[in-house]
Amino acid sequence: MLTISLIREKKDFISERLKVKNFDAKEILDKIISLDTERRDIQTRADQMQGEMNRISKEIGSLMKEGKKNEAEAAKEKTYKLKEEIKALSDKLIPLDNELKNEIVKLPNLPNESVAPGHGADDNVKVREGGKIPVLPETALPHWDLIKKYDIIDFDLGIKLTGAGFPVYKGKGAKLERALINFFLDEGGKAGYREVMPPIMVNEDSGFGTGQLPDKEGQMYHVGIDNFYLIPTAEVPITNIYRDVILSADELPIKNVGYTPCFRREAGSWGAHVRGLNRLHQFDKVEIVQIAHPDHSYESLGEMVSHVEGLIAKLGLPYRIMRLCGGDMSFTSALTYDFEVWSGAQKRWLEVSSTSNFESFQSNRLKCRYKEKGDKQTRLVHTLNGSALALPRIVAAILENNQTENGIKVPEVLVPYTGFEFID
RNA sequence: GGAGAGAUGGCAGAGUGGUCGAAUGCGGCGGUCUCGAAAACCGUUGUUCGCCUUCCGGCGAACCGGGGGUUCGAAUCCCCCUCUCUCCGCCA
Repeated sequence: MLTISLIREKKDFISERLKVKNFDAKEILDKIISLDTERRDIQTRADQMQGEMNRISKEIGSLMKEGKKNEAEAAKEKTYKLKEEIKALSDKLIPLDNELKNEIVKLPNLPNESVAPGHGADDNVKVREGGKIPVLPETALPHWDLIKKYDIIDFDLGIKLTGAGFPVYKGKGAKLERALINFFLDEGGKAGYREVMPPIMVNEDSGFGTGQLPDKEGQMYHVGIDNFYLIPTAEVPITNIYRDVILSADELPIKNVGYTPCFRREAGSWGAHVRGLNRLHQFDKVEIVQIAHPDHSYESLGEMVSHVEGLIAKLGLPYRIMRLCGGDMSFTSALTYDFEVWSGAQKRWLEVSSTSNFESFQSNRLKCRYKEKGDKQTRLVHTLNGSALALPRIVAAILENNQTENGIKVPEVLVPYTGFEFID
């Protein structure tokens, strides 16, 4: 969420920037300004009266002590009317505050200057590509056939146990999954990230902190009896570690990496293009999260992009990096790079990572701030995260691109983790 | 799941109706001393909102788990909720 001070000071600038995200903010901004003005006016008056009230109360205290009962009673008389007036004002203040907050959370994050305008995936800008697109024989199979052929991932069994979109990984399929997780975590460690293993259910406060709540509750599985949410991404628990925390500037950047299963209801988003591993209700992902100094958060973003790129390159997958246009970017992001790998038999690009700088949009919700050494003032940190990486589509691409007559060739970097070179 | 105890500043821990944003200790920061360090000593030490201020800052309000109530006045009294700990039960 944007800060109220920015809205007050740079209303027109915000309005202009949000056009890049195709968002017309004018009406909301005007409403916010007027609510904020009213709120401040009321608070100023209420504070003054409360101050007067406190002064009189203290006076009564000392009068009582001195035994001047009559004077104390007289002073009490004065408070009755004041008390009523304060109550009237503070009764207005609470709904006003809520209304103000409700309006502010409607505003998306401002896109970074480098974000191009645009409406959808076609307007994204390709910043880099790498690897070689494999030429597969006509007989090449899509991954949903390969997993059956080698009996490594079982969707039907998942349906029996849970439902659609909850696959069972078996034998070398399970080992490949585990190998990828370990590989990604180890690479994260080498890049200076601390490994963490967070809970995969979170409470409401955490859901709000990273922006899943209040709007996207339909996308999360909810455990009603305890009011917990199954995480849609490790971003939620890992970023919320720093909720309500004041850091010192010299601790930044903080880098965490974690593996978790991720759960997404994906309500209403099923169709032909999401066959097999392309979209699941439960999947594995390794996530990198950075808490950065505002002056250096784009250096962090650059570093994260290189890290993710390195992972894909080491796996030998053809990829491209897209800088998302305003219209394709998420509500909360200031700048996002999507990583896509080429899936040889499906003959299409699959998104495997989304790496973003949220600047202070999340930290304002999280109340994650930092202080410069010797400085009294707190400032909001910048938060960033990226998938490094999401597994199912990586698996799909490996299976499809690496299929040979002898089976599926495991990428070399993974062999020490899998213990086998071919899935056959 | 049953019974009991508790939740106070970065941490530990006082405080049971008035001058308490809160003793004291530890930690942190600054200083004295020292070649330097340690020790000792001195000083300082939270957050949020509002108003004023060119900076430094000043003033006011709120915050003692969360919400509500009683009162001129609440960390302190009352109600509700959440969480934690101990014992028992169950259990990887």
